[in-house]
Amino acid sequence: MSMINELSGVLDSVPMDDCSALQESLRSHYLFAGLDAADFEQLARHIASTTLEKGGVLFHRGDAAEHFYFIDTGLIELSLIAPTGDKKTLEVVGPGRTFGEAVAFMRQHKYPVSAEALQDSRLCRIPNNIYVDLIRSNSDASMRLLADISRHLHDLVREIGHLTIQNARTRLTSYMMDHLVQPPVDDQATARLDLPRHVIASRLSIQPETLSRLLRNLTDEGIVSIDDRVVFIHSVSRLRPYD
Amino acid sequence: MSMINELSGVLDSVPMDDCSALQESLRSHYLFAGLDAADFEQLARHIASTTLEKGGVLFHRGDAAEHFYFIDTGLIELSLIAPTGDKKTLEVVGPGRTFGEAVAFMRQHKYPVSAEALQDSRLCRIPNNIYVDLIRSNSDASMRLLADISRHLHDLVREIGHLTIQNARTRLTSYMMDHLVQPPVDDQATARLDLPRHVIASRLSIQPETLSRLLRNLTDEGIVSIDDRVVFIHSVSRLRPYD
DNA sequence: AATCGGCCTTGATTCAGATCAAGGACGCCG
DNA sequence: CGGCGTCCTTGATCTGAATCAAGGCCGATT
Repeated sequence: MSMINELSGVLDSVPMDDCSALQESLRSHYLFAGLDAADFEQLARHIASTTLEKGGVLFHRGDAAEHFYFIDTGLIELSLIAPTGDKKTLEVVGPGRTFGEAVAFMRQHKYPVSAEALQDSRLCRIPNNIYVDLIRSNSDASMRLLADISRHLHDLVREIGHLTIQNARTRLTSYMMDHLVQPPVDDQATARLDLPRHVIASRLSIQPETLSRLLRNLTDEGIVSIDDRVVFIHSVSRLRPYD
Repeated sequence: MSMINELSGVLDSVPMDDCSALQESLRSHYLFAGLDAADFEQLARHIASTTLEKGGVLFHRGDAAEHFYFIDTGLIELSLIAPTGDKKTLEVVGPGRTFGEAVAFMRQHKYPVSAEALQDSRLCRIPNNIYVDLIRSNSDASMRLLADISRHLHDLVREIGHLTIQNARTRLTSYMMDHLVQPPVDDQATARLDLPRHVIASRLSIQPETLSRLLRNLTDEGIVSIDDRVVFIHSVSRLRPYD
């Protein structure tokens, strides 16, 4: 329903060279861990640092894809947008993670999703062609990338399972179990719903009204208690009866 | 709703060695095209040929995944199955194509889907570990595999788009447009719905009754004519008004 | 040719979730 | 303090697709 902000929101874009802390955190990401120092050095010369303010759109579905991104700080929402304007959030990606890397290997170099900042964010922009060239001669890095993309694939298969053979309530309880603060103890647990409700709703492919009602049902049934963004689960086994 | 056949249905499993026609067709598949003759020879020694009769299950979701498959003849349905027993068909794979190759690179080596034969089928079974070892030292093959898996990823993203921001009717018309016999001429086209109706319904995540009614609506509206498995589209632009 | 079983269609009804509409509860800023 | 925008909740109603129930059409088997 909500339209995304058309202002591009990209504030600046500077070489990453001198920011050594940022280089460090990039270096330790598994997609770069397989590269030797010289290769990484070579790649780093082409990586730019960018900031994007809350609501800013990094790219739209269908845009030409020449870079992928690493998130230093902030939160980026990857979504599909219908002609009617309503939006399905596929994933919300946070600090220390990358997105868009699989697009480099597709025939059509176009983003299959749109990317919008949910918070002011600082990103690294990595050119696909430079990275692919490095990868080509580095089997260790290739294997990591294959693992990375295969995991994505698996996640999407799970998502389709949730959308087709589960109902909205089960999707919500799965989401809660995926956002536990720590593993359950004694059939009790705490989950943090650390996103605005309407974003969670979109992630679950339901309307905000429905999310609100489902949360109310769960509390009315005595299964959970909710305090703002924290959900206390009184009984994991009642929340997820078929697990 | 329908339960899958529990009989494993695997009839035999023999070395592929002497079947040279089969070797040829495998060799020409893009996942093997990057391998040199010696490597392929080495791999072929570990590939077994298997037949599976209609209704037979090759593997279930969650089974340990130690092989992937190439289809020589037949049709394999990849699906998710709910605890309640109903099934979502993710993909139907035919001759000359592979499936299960992405699982080799996932942390947990378990199939994320189940595989069942829709027709009597002849398959090649390729051991993951042997293939991965070859891939590791062959950047060309790695690149092809990356492209292959990335395309899968893109397909799943599209599928999620269909499931969430489109309705059943639009999913059906998309499906028709994906199964045209040839490109549309003069706003007219012919599609072949070459699968049993209940399989198409599952592929579209609807019930067979709903598929039947949607087809009837389209014919009643004069947009298509249907003769068994052939759909004649009188007006592509009326079938897909927002394209 | 009669019977059976699989597959598909059609009609009646139900239901999960969407949509429409109307407030609250805040934080923020003058 | 009051006003305002954003986000969330609640209630009433609607609707697309599922479910339930009953035939119909074939092709296979005897």
